[in-house]
Amino acid sequence: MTLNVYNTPLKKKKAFEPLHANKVGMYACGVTVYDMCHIGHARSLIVFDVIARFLRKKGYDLTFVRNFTDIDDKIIARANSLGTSYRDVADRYIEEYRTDMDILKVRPADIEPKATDHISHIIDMVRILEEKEYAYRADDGSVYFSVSRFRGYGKLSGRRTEEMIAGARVDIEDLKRDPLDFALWKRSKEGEPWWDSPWSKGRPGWHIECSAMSTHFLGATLDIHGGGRDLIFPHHENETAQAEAALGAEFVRYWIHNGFVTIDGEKMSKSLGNFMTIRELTKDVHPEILRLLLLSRHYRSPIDFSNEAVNSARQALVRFYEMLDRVNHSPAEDRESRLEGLVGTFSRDFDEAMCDDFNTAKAIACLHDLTTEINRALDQDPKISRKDQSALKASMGEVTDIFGVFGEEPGEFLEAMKRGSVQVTGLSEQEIQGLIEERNLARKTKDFKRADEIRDTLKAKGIQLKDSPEGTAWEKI
RNA sequence: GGCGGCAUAGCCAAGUGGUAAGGCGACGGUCUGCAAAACCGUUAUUCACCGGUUCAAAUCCGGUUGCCGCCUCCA
Repeated sequence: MTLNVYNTPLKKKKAFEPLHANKVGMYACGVTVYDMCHIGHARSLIVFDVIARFLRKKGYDLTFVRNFTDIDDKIIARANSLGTSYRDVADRYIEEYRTDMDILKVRPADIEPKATDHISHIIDMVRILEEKEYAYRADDGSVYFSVSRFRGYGKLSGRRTEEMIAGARVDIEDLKRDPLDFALWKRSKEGEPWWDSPWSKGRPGWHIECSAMSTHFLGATLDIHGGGRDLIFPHHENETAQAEAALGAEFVRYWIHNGFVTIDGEKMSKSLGNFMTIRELTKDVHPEILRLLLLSRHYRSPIDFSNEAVNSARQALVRFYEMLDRVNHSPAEDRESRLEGLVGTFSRDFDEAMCDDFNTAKAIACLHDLTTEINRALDQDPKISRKDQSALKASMGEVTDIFGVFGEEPGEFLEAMKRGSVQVTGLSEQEIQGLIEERNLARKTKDFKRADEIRDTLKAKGIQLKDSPEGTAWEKI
């Protein structure tokens, strides 16, 4: 199955062909480390995590780079308000980020460079831009990129420079020759961190770090560059201008941008203050639920985050795990396979969905189909052949490798879901167990009135009983 | 003001020219002492609205309405 990828500037899907045969260089914009990550970050991180996992699964030799922006105005502001250094702030939030990624089962990128470790590469690139007269030094020792000098400016975001100038919201700074120009190097103010450069004691502009680091690690042309939609303009537009002006090569073959997470239909952002941190959220929401939720819509579409959405993802995940648990507990025998066809169809459909611009939503639908089929087969005959059992496990293992869900032992997962929710019922496990025993005694003596009473009482507290030949189980509704 | 995106059942949501995936919910059934789970069946003649192109349109084109995003830090 060939992979088709949507390319932002073309606005359509195109067969994926890396520059060098099987080798793929992918760069994703990481986070600015001045605060805790929120679920908007989580989406972007998970989307590119899944893309990276899938590319590897397809046999590509991937080098994945995701940066940390560890010097910028917000970090400095944060450091000042805490009375500490920018370094302390950056290091602290890099650690927090790593903790979040562990929680979310997001695999680290191959290379996770920090801007401040690449000041010399940044300076080199700015110097080239200056030599080629794409950049100019302002009176204060800052350096700006001259947008009007670069002919292709606007090709990524589909904007024309004349229109932007006509627009009302371009901010005017005296030091710039043109309002659209942007800083490559900023002279540091008194008390701010600085690095030596040919122009002034200062620090890099925001956009240049990505151009410099991505091309440093991956070469002048990247196969894939991604990030959130909001980075298209100006960040990625500016990155492109700098990199192409400096290196004279096409910067990016495929631009991939993920949609936002919204809350009540509004974009979640720091400035609106309506964000939810990953840490806070994963206190009560299992990380796999969050992953499944974020993968349940196509990566380019917005996702509205709500309790309802979380519950729906939880239900789906539990359904999948219950099926897996059922397969694990089915009596296994040496007998003819009867699920081989199902598993094969599933693998093909899943791959096809993912090859269609990483359509995780469609891939999840395939999982639902498979689950229904397996349950149906086990309803008809609860015995399962060892062959089928291992084929299914292998197939689900592939899904785990790509989606990062179903990574837990099903029985343990279901048990943990139950246990984690006991506290909100106001009952202890012993109390629940006691009531179940009392009810089963009542059932034996055909005192169904008392039995139903107990069941309804537990249900009112959020506990659903499930009778089966093996006994009575319960779960949190 | 400029640029762009989206609009599919009660809800969530796939689907970019070939006759509407999937999930949740609801209803009916099998199972069960009764439930729950699981399974079976029903739940959009129709894809915001109006026109056009085509043998064929949710999909392409033009217009209208509504929502959202970017143009300022943003995943």
